[in-house]
Amino acid sequence: MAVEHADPTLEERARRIVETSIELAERGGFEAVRLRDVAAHAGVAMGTLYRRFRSKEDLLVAALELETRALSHRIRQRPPKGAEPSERVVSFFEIATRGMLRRPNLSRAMLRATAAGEPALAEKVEVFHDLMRRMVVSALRGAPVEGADGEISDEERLVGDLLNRVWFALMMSWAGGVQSQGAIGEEMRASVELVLGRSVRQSIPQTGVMDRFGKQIER
Amino acid sequence: MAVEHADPTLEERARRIVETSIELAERGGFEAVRLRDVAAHAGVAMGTLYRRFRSKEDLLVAALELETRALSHRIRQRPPKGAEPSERVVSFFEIATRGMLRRPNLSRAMLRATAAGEPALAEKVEVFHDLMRRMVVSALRGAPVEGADGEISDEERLVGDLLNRVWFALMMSWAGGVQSQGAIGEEMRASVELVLGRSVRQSIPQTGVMDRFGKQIER
DNA sequence: GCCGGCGCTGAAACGTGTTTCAAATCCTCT
DNA sequence: AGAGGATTTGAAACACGTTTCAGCGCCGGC
Repeated sequence: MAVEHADPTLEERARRIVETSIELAERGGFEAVRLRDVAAHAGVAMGTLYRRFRSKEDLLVAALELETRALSHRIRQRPPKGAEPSERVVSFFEIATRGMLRRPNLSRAMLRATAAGEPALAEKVEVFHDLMRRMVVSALRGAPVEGADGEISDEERLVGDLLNRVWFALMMSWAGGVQSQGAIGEEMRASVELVLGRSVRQSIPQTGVMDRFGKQIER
Repeated sequence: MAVEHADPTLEERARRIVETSIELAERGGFEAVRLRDVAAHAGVAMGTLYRRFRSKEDLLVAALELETRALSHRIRQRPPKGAEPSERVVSFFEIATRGMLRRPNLSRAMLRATAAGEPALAEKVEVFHDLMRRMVVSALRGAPVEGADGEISDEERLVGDLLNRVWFALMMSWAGGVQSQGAIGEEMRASVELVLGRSVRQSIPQTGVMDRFGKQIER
């Protein structure tokens, strides 16, 4: 193997390929990421590209990981503010959403790649989910998550994963044109308040939501 | 135009096309739905296929709608049992999940099509979400939802959509090999209990989850 | 019975993801 | 400096989604 580069995750060539993909996706979305163009712009041959990445989806999932790490970095430097957990979490998702909507073509492309369902990509997709979980849990705590994931409690994991899933599904709906941009923030806020308690906006006392649904008929 | 068929949603030819797609997808997943094969098996020419469906994804979203209507029908006939809303909702999602996992290739293909993010499919995808919402709300109430969606309260819609999003994201993870089959049921159950109150399995008194996170400073 | 139009057919053509492979190049070790 | 092995290149080939189009057949209206 060649010289070991300093970069632990992505060696130079691969990084250039991913960055090229991001540029093309920003401009024209999923279809605009033509692998011949990617290879040409990155200055490599098709063979090289396919040595590093299994497929077009793999490429875009790598882009998602890169972008998510960047988000994670930004979040660590300017953590979402707020006195209560729910405020901080809502604020975090606002930041994340804004980041996605800033480059809609790229975001749509990355989401689509994530959803392709290629088992070979499972590992990389999981990295994305792990990063998101850490960020949400950080927001919950109001303090960064330090070590490995083992440090996260079951409760935190449950709440974090649940909210991440809601957000992810919302992003998917937005990408598909089902959910309007404006609705995302509202839906997310309502969901967080439902899960974490609603003291932020309304001050209904702490009752389970269940109380508000039909009496159980016992059948 | 030829004779108006009785079918209100899908005329004969289109139905045959969708059914063929389902068969092929069951057998070999997304890639196995080769449009040339679909056309041949359905006994139509490519031109006809493309007159009815904009793309391969369109085809599979139509399949999803068909399958979801079938699920809706089954649910209406044998509604999920359970004394409490959370029991019924968990039960509903178990049924839905089982339905998906019974034909993994087909399910993966349909999910992937849904997530392609084609704006042209937004309307059809929305139909799917509407159907899911009605089913969840029915389970919440323990009684079928009658008229149009207007009948559903804001509270019901919020909870229903939230849980549907969690389920949808779980299905996506399963499809991508991130989430194991066994984990889905557990995750879903935990999520429902978190949102609807946890009296079903554990009997922790009705406290908001928030209490278990950092103290709220009252802002 | 004939006309006009509409949808269908059949097949070819195009673009792009993916694979393949021999030749060229690069790196490391001696 | 040279050998040996690995990697990269460049280009061609293949598969499949999608588009296109000329000709055909069926239908209702005259």
